[in-house]
Amino acid sequence: MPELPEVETVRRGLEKLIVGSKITDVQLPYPKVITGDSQQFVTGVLNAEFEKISRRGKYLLLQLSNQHTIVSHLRMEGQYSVEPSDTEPYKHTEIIFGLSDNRALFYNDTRRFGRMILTTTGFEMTEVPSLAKLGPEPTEEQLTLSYMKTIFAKSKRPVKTFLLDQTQIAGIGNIYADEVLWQSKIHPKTPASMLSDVELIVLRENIITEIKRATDHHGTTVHSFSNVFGEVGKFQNELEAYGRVGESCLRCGATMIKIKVGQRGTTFCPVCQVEKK
DNA sequence: AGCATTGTTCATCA
DNA sequence: ATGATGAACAATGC
Repeated sequence: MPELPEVETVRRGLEKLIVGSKITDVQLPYPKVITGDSQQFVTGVLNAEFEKISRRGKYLLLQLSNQHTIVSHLRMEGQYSVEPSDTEPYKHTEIIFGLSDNRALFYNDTRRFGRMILTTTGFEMTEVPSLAKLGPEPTEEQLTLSYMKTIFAKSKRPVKTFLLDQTQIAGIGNIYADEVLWQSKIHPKTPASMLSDVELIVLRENIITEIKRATDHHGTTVHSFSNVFGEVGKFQNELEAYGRVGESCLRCGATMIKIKVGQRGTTFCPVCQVEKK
């Protein structure tokens, strides 16, 4: 499940492997992966070079040399791989960019939920509204304590739901939401506005360090995530809450339980993470 | 075979 | 107008 650390891992791989390569051919076995006119997409990227790979939240931005930028969202299981040009597409390969150097960039997606859209460079925000609405990146510099205080004070939604809202903070998904709440000893259903200043300080610190640690470990591989090199992440070995339902809490030994919060599976420790009412 | 899975968007309601 | 909530959606595996 690519959240920020996984998407950043993919970004670094793409940066290393395809910047400077020219797109000489495009195959589209699954045209629905393209939002908008898929024919325009093909003509728009053909003969351009990959110039710069960046990321905002969970979105990848593949900037080309011709004033176009591909905005790519991996959703649940989207994945890129670089292959020799004669490699046969896989069962779930949705787009193949043939490159001038006898390689090909594959986009594979078993769930077929991921999407790509071609935008004009510099107008990505206008053309992809959800990009424009993203909250700050979860970093020391961008996610300030005063911002945290402001947004949390305004919402009565469960803190878990709030953390998943990309318009508040960009990049957190189900795995890291469960992790940082466990680390912060906060019950996932606590209304955002009920968190104390101290809790917000702790939560902020945990968000920032957890995202950084997971990125350093090349992300978490739960079902299928792998980077451009086909390597899985290493952070699944570090998880303290997500997926540990029925196991004992690493802090107090109580049995971890799983509930639904805002329709999302949520694992936490009922002893350490006490509900405030 | 129905349920779980996820992030985003949209409709609805207070 | 605003915020909150729930459902829908994409498709697959178990």
